[in-house]
Amino acid sequence: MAVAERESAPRRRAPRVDAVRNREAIIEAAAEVLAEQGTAVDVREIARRGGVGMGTLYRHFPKKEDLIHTVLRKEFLEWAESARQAAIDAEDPWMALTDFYQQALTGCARHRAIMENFALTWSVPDLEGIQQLRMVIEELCARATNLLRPGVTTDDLLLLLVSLGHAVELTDECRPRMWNRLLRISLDGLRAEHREPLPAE
Amino acid sequence: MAVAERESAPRRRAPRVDAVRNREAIIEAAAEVLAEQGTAVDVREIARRGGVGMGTLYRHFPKKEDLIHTVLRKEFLEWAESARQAAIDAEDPWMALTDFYQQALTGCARHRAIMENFALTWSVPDLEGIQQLRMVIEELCARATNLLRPGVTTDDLLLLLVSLGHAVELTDECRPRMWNRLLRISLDGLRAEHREPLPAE
DNA sequence: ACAGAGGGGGAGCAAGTGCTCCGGATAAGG
DNA sequence: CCTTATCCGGAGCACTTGCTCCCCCTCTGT
Repeated sequence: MAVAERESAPRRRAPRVDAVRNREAIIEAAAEVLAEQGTAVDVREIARRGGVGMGTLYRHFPKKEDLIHTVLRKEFLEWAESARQAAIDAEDPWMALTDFYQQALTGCARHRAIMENFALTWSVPDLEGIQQLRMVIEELCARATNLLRPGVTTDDLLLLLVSLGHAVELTDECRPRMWNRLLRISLDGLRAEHREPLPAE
Repeated sequence: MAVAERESAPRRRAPRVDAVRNREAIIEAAAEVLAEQGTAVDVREIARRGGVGMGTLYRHFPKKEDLIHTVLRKEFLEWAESARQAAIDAEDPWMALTDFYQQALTGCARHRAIMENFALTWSVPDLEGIQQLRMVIEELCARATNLLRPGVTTDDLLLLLVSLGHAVELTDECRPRMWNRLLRISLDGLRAEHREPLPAE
């Protein structure tokens, strides 16, 4: 039966090349537009930029949400991975932390929808993307454990990331480097020299 | 001429009591709804809660923006004032800073639209509300000047406030006290013990 | 009590946006 | 080259939402 199912696939025609091409075009256009305008964008705009009609778009992605989810998952993972890479490349554990935030926040500045999505889902731990990010942060915590003030949790670092991400978005247009100051301040507040316990929730 | 103008007012009828009452009802309803849902709310909802019709609402406030602006200016000023009061009541300059943020951020949690408005206008210095807040912060800086790390600006503290305000909004529903930890971290990063200069923009 | 200025109300308009429908075009398989 | 499954495209529908129009009624001033 499993064989029959597997064999049933070749019975169908191969996918048409224009269909594949269009699907890619849609995803690419959507990524572009989402980065610029966030998820509130008009679907027609995506279709237009992708050079396809509405019917084509909705054939591939029956709901706007499907398209957004597909694109954002990809972009989010890439974003998280680039931040992780930045952290790994640093030798010093503290530099790893710094570079991680630096890279992640720079990414925020270039992608409105990622932040939006991140903000909406940061507290939903069962999402693949957030899960991934959590693991990176836990790794960073472990590496820098002696340098970090006692009691700091992964959630603290995650929330800090969302919070600063928002600051990045706000300052991006008028004072694009200002958020670096806030980052520095926050990271210094995370240093082990501060031994006072953080307030319990 | 000034007299004539002043005297010309009584020539017109006194405003009708129902008109005054309705205006108040609209403002009150709008404040309520804006706090709950932010500025994206449907005007009909405001009219319904105020117990008036659309015509009445639009007679008093020709544009949705007018109503929102009127309400938000009032709420924003009250918010800023309550934060200022909290700061003044503290003896210790550092406690003043802490209490200021504490009060301001607690206010954020209860008023979606204030944060929204704040976020959108934080960099527009010629707005009455922001101006007010700026002055409070400058006062705080002056009081705590020896306790603050060198190079910290009013804008840094303002941006920190918006940034944390966003964190407050996000955590309000699932972990309503979590932002206090972030606040503690950030404020500790602002202490004078940290002498490394902040990155220039 | 009466006249009429002015306010009240809500149906309805216009524009924006997610999504569908279907005639026509096109690429895969023979 | 032909057949036909499959896909393309965009006009159009349904719904939301900011805002207007206009008839009717209420409250003010006499």
